[in-house]
Amino acid sequence: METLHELMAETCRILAHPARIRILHLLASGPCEVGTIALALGVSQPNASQHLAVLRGAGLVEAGRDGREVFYRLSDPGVLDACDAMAAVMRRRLARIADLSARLAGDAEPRGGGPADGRGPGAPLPRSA
Amino acid sequence: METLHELMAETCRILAHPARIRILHLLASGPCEVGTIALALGVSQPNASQHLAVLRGAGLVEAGRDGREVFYRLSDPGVLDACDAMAAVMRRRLARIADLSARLAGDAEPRGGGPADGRGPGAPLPRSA
DNA sequence: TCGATGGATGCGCACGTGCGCATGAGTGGC
DNA sequence: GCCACTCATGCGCACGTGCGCATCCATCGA
Repeated sequence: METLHELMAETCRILAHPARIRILHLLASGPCEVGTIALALGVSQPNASQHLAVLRGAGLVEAGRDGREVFYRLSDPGVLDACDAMAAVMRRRLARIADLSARLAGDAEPRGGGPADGRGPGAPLPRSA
Repeated sequence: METLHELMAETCRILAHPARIRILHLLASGPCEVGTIALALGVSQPNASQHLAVLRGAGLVEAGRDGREVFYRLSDPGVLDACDAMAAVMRRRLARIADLSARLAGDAEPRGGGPADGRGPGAPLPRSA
């Protein structure tokens, strides 16, 4: 963990889990307690606490006490911008897949239904592309 | 892999490796062959090929043949925006750590040298914060 | 047709990560 | 002082991932 790329990869790794993404979006609308977060995510309390610990270790969220409860909040709302950028990449990727799928369905219709998962169209380089 | 958050997390997971980040930045300046990429990254050819396969599976890069060589190129340059957003989050995090470290060094100077790694200052909630 | 080169794939191992579970630590109410 | 509640932590297991290594496939030149 020393180069720029390693730090960027580490930041990505923190976000590489649906539960943590959901936590960030949940905290986007205001601070929240651990129990509420666990309930909203449908996970166990220790599990939510672990994910929160990861996010806190990365400095993406901050914690504070309010009586017996511990509330978490975003320490850098800008992380949502990163999520949006990631979602944009994902949407464009899905759009390309859908487009490719439609194009294939136009040429011939050998497939049952699924719009492939991105691995199909990007096969193993069948011929000089 | 069905909800929006799961797709976003998957996209993040693809970027959660320094080598893949470096590959994307390398391809930002134009298409490149596998051997060149492996050499630039200082990794073995099979290793580079595997990372490229991951990126291709995610639809972030595309491959094509040019004689015996296979060149890869970015299929969506917008992924660099996502990297930038991630880097921005990371920079702000480092800035907060540096600021906190400097603040601690101002109060007292119990530490030898390292500006902590973000886990120190975010200790286990010592008291009502 | 054969050898050489560039790339992809299969295999095995080591490591990290996520989760459930039980338990410990901190706080407020009685 | 004791109990109830909320959250954090330690432990063990299952799984995924990254890597080196050897090997196979595709293409080009002789």
